[in-house]
Formats: sequence, structure tokens, C-alpha cells
Amino acid sequence: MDTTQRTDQERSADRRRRELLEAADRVVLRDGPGASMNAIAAEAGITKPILYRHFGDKGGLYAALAKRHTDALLEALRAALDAPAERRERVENTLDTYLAAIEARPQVYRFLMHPSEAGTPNDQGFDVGLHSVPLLRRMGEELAEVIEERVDLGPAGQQLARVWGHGIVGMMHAAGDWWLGERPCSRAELVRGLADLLWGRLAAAGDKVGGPGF
Amino acid sequence: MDTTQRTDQERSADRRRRELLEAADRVVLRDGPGASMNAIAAEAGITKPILYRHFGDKGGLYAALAKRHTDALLEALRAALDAPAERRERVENTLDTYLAAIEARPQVYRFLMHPSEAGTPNDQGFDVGLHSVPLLRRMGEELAEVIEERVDLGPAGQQLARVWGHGIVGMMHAAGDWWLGERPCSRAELVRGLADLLWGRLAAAGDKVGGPGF
DNA sequence: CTCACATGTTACTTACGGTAACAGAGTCTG
DNA sequence: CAGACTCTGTTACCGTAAGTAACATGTGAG
Repeated sequence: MDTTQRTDQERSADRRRRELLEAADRVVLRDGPGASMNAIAAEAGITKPILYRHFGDKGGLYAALAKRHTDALLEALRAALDAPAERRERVENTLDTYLAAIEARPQVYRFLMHPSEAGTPNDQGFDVGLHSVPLLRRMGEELAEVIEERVDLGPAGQQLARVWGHGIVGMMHAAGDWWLGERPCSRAELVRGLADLLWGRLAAAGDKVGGPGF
Repeated sequence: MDTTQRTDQERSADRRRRELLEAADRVVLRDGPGASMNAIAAEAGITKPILYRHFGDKGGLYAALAKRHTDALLEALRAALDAPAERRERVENTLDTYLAAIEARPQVYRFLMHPSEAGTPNDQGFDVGLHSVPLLRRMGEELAEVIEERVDLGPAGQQLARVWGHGIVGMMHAAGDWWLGERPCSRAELVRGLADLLWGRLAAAGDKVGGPGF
């Protein structure tokens, strides 16, 4: 039948696609986000045009690659976010999950956060936003959803939840990036510090009086 | 005299440098961060090697360009941060200053936040961190300093201040990026929402009981 | 057998970062 | 005044990487 054959072919194509993505993964992990299409093709044991037939262009390959990791991370985060525990504990677990992930595989998350020139040739002139890292956006939306369905924020709750979702994700990302670079403290300390920040300790803390020129 | 002449030359070189940077600025504003060295040279009315003599490589030019804008923005932020007002008001003013800046010139901040491939050829294999956007880091450190010298956070205050500095800056950045892309609300509303988040409203809010499956 | 099609290759074009080598103008020194 | 130095500028080139065109080969269907 036509159908079965098409399915066979599609199955084969899908398998091939996965193989290619795994090869790309290895190369990106080894060479960083600047990995060339040639290198990826070589790693997969084939040549460039095949990659282009499967993924269109470099951006397509990178998008597919990013989706895999993003999905995996989001699933882990969802689990931490949905666990049955107090809010503070859930927040800390989520932060810790994220940080553990970027700690375990820094190159992957460097790639996800900085897709670099993926689309350099075209796309000139558009505003900030679209180019921006898809992982951050997706995490922000995801978190916003959880906040909105769990926390009572009054009438404008939905909008506020989105603001917070993106804000918190950005906080986590920037702090994680900095932490990964300098390792100024343990992961647990970082988690605690960020959770304290979200818990309003900035507002609660007193002024420093002994400060210079004050 | 040797000195006066050297000074003359230096003065001239500096002026030239400024002219080149202004040309680069125009091009980057027009073409986005992917602007080519050729395009920049053409805009400045000269050719590539001159750019390379002045800035070493593309990364150097981009760094110089970024420094200009970063310095300008940081100065504005410092003013908001140092204003004589209550903490909450200072925080809101600082957030608003940042958001107003990225709203006024989105391309500039897109460039600052995503220096892209600046150093693609070499630097393979290093961990996350160094590549990361200098503006975010500088803002984070700056804010950490202000927090540390103004807010009493107890014994581990310095470290906590740095965590918070980077965290808050990341929050501001991610939320700003998202807001700029979707414009889901007014600037004032965003500022208020973020300040509320920092003021512990997440911890204070109650659970939503009427939610689905709960 | 032959047509259609998927899979693969080689070889090319184009564009960009970066550099070498050369050319002219002004200036300082013998 | 002659030559050396330096600053500014050029053209022409190299290496690398994205992306494409054209060609080769194997395989199942009619």
C-alpha cells in the first residue's frame, strides 16, 4: 500500500534525523556552538547536502537540536514545579533542578542560551524579541502558567503571572550564568539566596547605617 | 616637542576612533549585530584594514562599541540607584530607567545583549561564562555593589548582594526582552509587577483554591 | 527494462574575517 | 635638500564556512 510504504519511508527518515541530531549533539558538545556544518556532517559520516535536505539550513538544525534539550529540561522543571510540597520548597527545588542541569552540561546550555549567529545572514532590522533565546521564552511561559494556576494574584493575575514568569526565569538564568562562570559559592547557597530574594528579604532588610558617606 | 606632537597624533587618532565608532554605530543600528566589517568600513568612507588597525579585530570593535553604550546606560542607572528616595521608589525608578532605555533604542540593546559570534573562530571549548554578555555582568556587579553598601544583609552580606545583583539584573533583562517583543502591558505596569515580585508578593499571595484538579 | 525516487557525492559560488604588500603625504633629522 | 620614519590609506589576497547545483547510484513498482 501507499500508506504503509510512506510510513516506512517516514520512519526511516525520522530515524536518520535522530541519528543526525545525535551526531550534531556530540559535535556541539565538543566544539561549542560555533561548530560547522561540515564538522557535523563528518561526525555523522556523511556530507553537508544531506544535512541541508533534512534541516533546511543551519538555523533549522540548531532549532531541532535546541528543541530536544529544551524539552528535556522543561520536563524536569515541570516535575519540580508540580511536586506536592510547600511553595517555598517547590521554588527551591525548581531552582536547584535548573542549576544542576546547567552545572552538569554547561556546553549544552551555553548553546541553548546563545544560539549565536544561527540566523545572521537575513533577519536584519527587526526589533528585539524574536531572535531571542527560545529556551528562556518557553521557560518563562511555562512558569507563568504554573504561577497563574496555582497562585491567587487577584484580578490582573494572568498578566502579572506572565511578568513574574519571565522575570523569575531571567533571574535564574543570569544568576546561573554568573555562578557557573565564577563559582563564588555552592549551589545550595545560591538557591537559598535567590529564594530569599523572591521571598521579599530585600524589602525586609534594614538600611546599612555604618556605610561610607552616609 | 616630542610630547606635544605625540599628543597631537593621539588626539587625531582618538578623533578618528570616535568617527569610526559612530559609523559603526549607524551600521549596527541599521543592519543589526550581524553587520559586516566591510559595511562598517564603507559607512565610514574607508576600507577594512583601517578598522583592523584601530580595533584589532571584530571583537575589539564590538567591545569598544558596547562600552560606549554600556557606560551611558550604567550612568543613567547609577543616577536612579543613587537618588535620595525610599528603597522601593529607587528600585522602581531604576527598573523604569532601564526599560525606557531599551524601549527607546531596541536595536542597540539587542546588540549589547547578543554580541553573537564576536569571537567565533577561536575560543572553542571554554565553559559558559566568559562569552557572556558584558553588559549584563557589569550591571550585575554594579547593582551588587550598591546593594552591598546600602542594605544590611548580615555576615554573608557581600556574597548575597552579588547573587541578588546578578539575579535582579537578569530578571530585569528577561522581563524587558519579553515585554519589548510582546508589549503585553504598559511600562509602568511592568515596573510595578517586577517591584511587587521583589517585594515578596509571591510569598505573601495565597493559594488558588478554585483551580483545576485541585 | 525502465521509470521514479531516495540517498549520497563532488565541486562550486558567495560572503566574511583577517592579513600582506604596497603607495602617497607629512615630518623629523643629517 | 635627501633620506628615513610613520601615519593613513589602498588593492589584492587567503582560509573558512554556509549554502547550492549537478551528477552518480541503488532499489522497488509497473
